[in-house]
Parts: sequence; C-alpha cells; structure tokens
Amino acid sequence: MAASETNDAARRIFTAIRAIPKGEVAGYGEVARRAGLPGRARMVARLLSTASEPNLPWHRVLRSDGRIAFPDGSEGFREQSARLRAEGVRVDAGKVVGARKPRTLDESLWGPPE
DNA sequence: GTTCTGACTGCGA
DNA sequence: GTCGCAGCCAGAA
Repeated sequence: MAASETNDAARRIFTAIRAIPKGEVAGYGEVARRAGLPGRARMVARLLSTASEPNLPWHRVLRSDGRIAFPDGSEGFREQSARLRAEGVRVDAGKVVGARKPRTLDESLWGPPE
C-alpha cells in the first residue's frame, strides 16, 4: 500500500519528536531528515498543526535558526516558550538559548559520535 | 481539475 | 543582520 507510506512517514516524525530528550531542541528539517523526509520540513510543521498528539513535545521543535516558528506574541509562541522554560531551556526574544543546537542534536539524539 | 497557503530551508545579494 | 527567490509536500477552497 503506497498510501501507508505517508502514514508511516508521519509516524516516524512523531517518533523522532518524542525521541527528543528533555531540555533539548530540534529543528523541523532535522526531524524531517531523521524521519526519512529530507527537505520535507513543511510536512512536519503541518503535521504538528493538524495532528492532535497530547504526548507530543512539539514545543521542542524549532526553526533552523533556533527560533520559535510562531510569530512573536502569538498564543503558540507563549505556549512553546513557556514549556521550554519549564524544561530548563532559556528563551530570549523568541530565540532559544542554552539548549542543544539543532546541529549538535544530530549526534546527541540519533547518532552518538564514534 | 487548478490555485493558494502554510508552525520551513538553504543560498545568494 | 536582513531580504528575496526557489524548492518541497499536503490539505483546503
């Protein structure tokens, strides 16, 4: 069933996001790439906005710049920044500081450097 | 069926 | 540092 490919991809994305350790953050592209969808960052974003996963740490997913994808002052913005702070992540002007950078996350989360 | 939009990314100027 | 352009996929109008 080719149709399950999309579902499988979504499942991988959710798994990837859930695999993000507390206090760390990942980028949309990073998650998408690890899910087997390089360049499909938009799909991850759309998934989060549509999917209703209560156990999904979506607040740990940021843009490639390490910034929150929501517009400054938006509800989602406050929600995400508040959740990150609750996990020990410092958020300054919508930018995450002190947490693992999306690039380093690659080795810290999925593939430990040998 | 086509067209637009979107919690995006990367590169060049 | 900011701005613009092109590429990508899925859902909604």
